[in-house]
Formats: sequence, structure tokens, C-alpha cells
Amino acid sequence: MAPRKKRTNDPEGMRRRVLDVAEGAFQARGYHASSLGDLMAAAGVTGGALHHHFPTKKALALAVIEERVAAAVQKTWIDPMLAASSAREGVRAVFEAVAAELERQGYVRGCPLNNLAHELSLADDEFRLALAKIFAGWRRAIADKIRADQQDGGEGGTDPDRFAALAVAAYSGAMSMAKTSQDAGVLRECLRGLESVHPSSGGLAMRRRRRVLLR
Amino acid sequence: MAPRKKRTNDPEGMRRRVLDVAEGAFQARGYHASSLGDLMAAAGVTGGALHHHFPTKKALALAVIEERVAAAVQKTWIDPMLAASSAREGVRAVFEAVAAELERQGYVRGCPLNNLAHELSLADDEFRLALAKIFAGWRRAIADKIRADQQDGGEGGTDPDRFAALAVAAYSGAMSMAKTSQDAGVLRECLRGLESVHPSSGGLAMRRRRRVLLR
DNA sequence: TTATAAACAGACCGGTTGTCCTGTTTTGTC
DNA sequence: GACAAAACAGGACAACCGGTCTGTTTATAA
Repeated sequence: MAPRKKRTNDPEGMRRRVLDVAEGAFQARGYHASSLGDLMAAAGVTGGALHHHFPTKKALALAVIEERVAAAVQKTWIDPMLAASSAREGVRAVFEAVAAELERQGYVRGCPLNNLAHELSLADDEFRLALAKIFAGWRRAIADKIRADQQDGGEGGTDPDRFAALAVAAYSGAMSMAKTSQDAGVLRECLRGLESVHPSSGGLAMRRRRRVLLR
Repeated sequence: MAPRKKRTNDPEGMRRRVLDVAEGAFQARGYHASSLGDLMAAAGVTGGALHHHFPTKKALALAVIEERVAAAVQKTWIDPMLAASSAREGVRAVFEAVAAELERQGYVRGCPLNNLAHELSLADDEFRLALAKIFAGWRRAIADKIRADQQDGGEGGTDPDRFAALAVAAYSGAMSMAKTSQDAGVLRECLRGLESVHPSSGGLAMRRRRRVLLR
């Protein structure tokens, strides 16, 4: 009786559990509002174990950013973009999918990347750089897709980097508003607006087209 | 000699000084990262005085949101929009002005509204509502300007609410990226993208135009 | 087995945080 | 001038935070 407690070392599992809890807490409450005590309790982890895997709170946040936030962007945006038949179709699909998912769960927690970016970018350069890297990869994926479309004969005069920047900005801003109003509708509104983006006048697109025509 | 210290009650001035400091600190470091001790020291205010004007930290933040953040949006966006010759020109002017200002000061602190919205929207419903109200007024100002343009014969098939949502989202998201990369250039990229928004196909615009043509 | 390091437990500590409370001074009113 | 209320000063405090420290248990390799 009184079965002796048996401990089983599972470093990877413990690390994963901590990251799971931290990812959720940072997303829902933010970095500063999440205490290590809360995380320890939620993950069922002692202080010694937590400190063993993540010496400081900053190290934990950095791991969340580099492993979890980056992965979330990859899964939500980059993978669907690679799989899409075109850049525009990919953007549309992601907006729709996210809006539908938010409406299904009836609650908007916001974009993980943007949430942390706002709170941590000015606090620490290491945070800022890690976050900026994810933004850059996100934009690059969209721009590359536009370029691929153009090699296939589509997307005539659209400037890839410009469209990518606008798509990411529109999504980020729309999520910000959706979070504040707790209503995913604005995502769809912004998508409709995005779909009206065409290189019809001015800018680099015009210049490019002209050059081609003069040849 | 030893001139007796004379105190002069100046409730409004003291309140203003506290709000000034709090506005700056919340913007630069965020709500949770700004302690009342820091604010008191920076404003040269004692605990008693602070507590007299703002019973809790939350009350202070609410005042910052309702008085300062709302005023900032009014000054930066709504007033220029009202003064502009058209909605598109107004949006362009604001983007350019903000980008130029950021480049002048060589530092991007981000959008006050978005900064606080991300940190506080999920923390407290009172915060969230106050912030949502400012977002709504911002979008309404732009949409109203589009409607005014349409009454003057311009902006044919542009959907006012849709364009307004996209403009606000693009600005918010662009500022988010600018803050993270500490580079205002993305603001200009997004502006160029926004300028390519025309009601040329799909959506309500298409339906409207078709209806006109069929008459 | 034995040595060796990694993995984990849990108490501990100095510093900070937001708030409250008791006084004192100033201001307005009769 | 008397008096009440507002404005302000400043200390006290309990809760909490992040980090450190020491000690124990588990896994690994010789």
C-alpha cells in the first residue's frame, strides 16, 4: 500500500508540456501577465524542472517564438500558400479558413505573432529580431508564390513584395480589429478589399508593363 | 532664507502630467511593464496624489485610452481625413506623413491604439470596449469620406466600409511590421498596394456596375 | 556494480508591485 | 475666521515575482 511514487525522467515531454502551456498563456494573457508560477501550476511542473529546461523567462519566451509561433505561421500561412493553385487563391483560402475557425470557436485570441510582436519588440532586441525573422519568412512565402504565378503566365503587373506586404499587413491589422471587437467579420471585409487589388495604374507595375510593351 | 516650501494645488495640471507620462510609458513599454512607481517618479508625483486622481492602475489606463489614444487617432487620422480632398488622397497623405515622421525620428514605437489593443483587449472587457470604440470611429471616418466622394461623383464602385476596413487594417499591420523591423519602409509598400485597390472585378462593386450597365 | 551527469524536486530570498491608510495642507464657501 | 471638502504627502503592507540554491532521483556508460 501507499504505492511509492515513481518518477520517470522524460525531458522532451516535460519541455513540450511547458512550451504548450507557455504558448497558450502568452497568447491569451501576454508575456508580462503570465507568471512562471501560473505556468508551473498549469503544466504541473516544479520550479527546478522549469529552470532546468529554461534558465530564464526570456529563454522560455524565445523558445516559444522560435519553435511555436514560427510553426504556427508555417502551418496557417506558408503551407497553405505553397499548396494553393495561385497566390491570390492561397490568400483567399487562408482568410476564409481563419475566419471560419474563429467563428466556429466563437472567440478571437488574435494572431500569435502579432500579439507577441507588439508586447516584446521594443522590450528586447533579441525578441524583436526573432519576431522580425518570422514576419520576413511569411512575406517571402507570399511574394515567392506571386513570382511563381508570373512564371506561369499569371499575375501580370503585380509587384510581388508589395502584394505580400499588403496581404500580411491586412491580415495582421484585421486580426487586431477582430480581437478587439471579438468579431471575425472584419477579416472577410478586408479579404474582399484585398481581392480588389489590381495593378491598373501607377507604380512599378505600370512602368514594367510599359517597358514590355515598348520592346 | 530656507524658503519654506509652498505647495500649490493644481489638480488639472497634475492629472495632465500623470496622463502625459502614462501615455508615453504605455506606448513605449506597455501596460504591464510600466509600474506605478516608475510613473510616479517620471511625473514627479507622490502616491497619494496619483491615487487621488486615479484610484487604480486600470482607471489610469482607461483614462489614457479614452482621452489620449482617442485624441491621437483623431489628430493623426480623422482630422487629416476630413481635411483631405478625397478619401484616397487622405489615406495617402497620412501614410506618407507617418512614414516621414518615423524616418525623421529614426525609431518606430508603433501605433498607440494597436499597442494597447493587443495587450489589453483580452485582459478586460472594459478595456476592450473602449478600444473597439476608437477603432470603429476611425473606420467610420474613412468610410464617410468615401461616401462623400461618391456624392461628389467620384469613387464609383468602391464599397466604403470595405475600403475603410482595409485601410485601417493595412495601416495597423504595417505599423506592426514597422515596429518589429524598426523600419518604416513597409508603410510605403503597403500604401502602394492600397493605391492599387480598384473595384474592377468581383464582389459588390462588380454587381453594382453590372446593374448599371444593364439598365 | 559504480561513477557520472542529466533530470527533477522544493524551499528560499531579495526585490518589486499595486493598493491602502493615516495625516497634513490647500482651497472654496458661508 | 470657521469649517468642510478637495488635494496632496508619504509610509506601510501583503502578495507576488523571477531567480537561485541545495539536495535527491533517474538514466547512462564503463
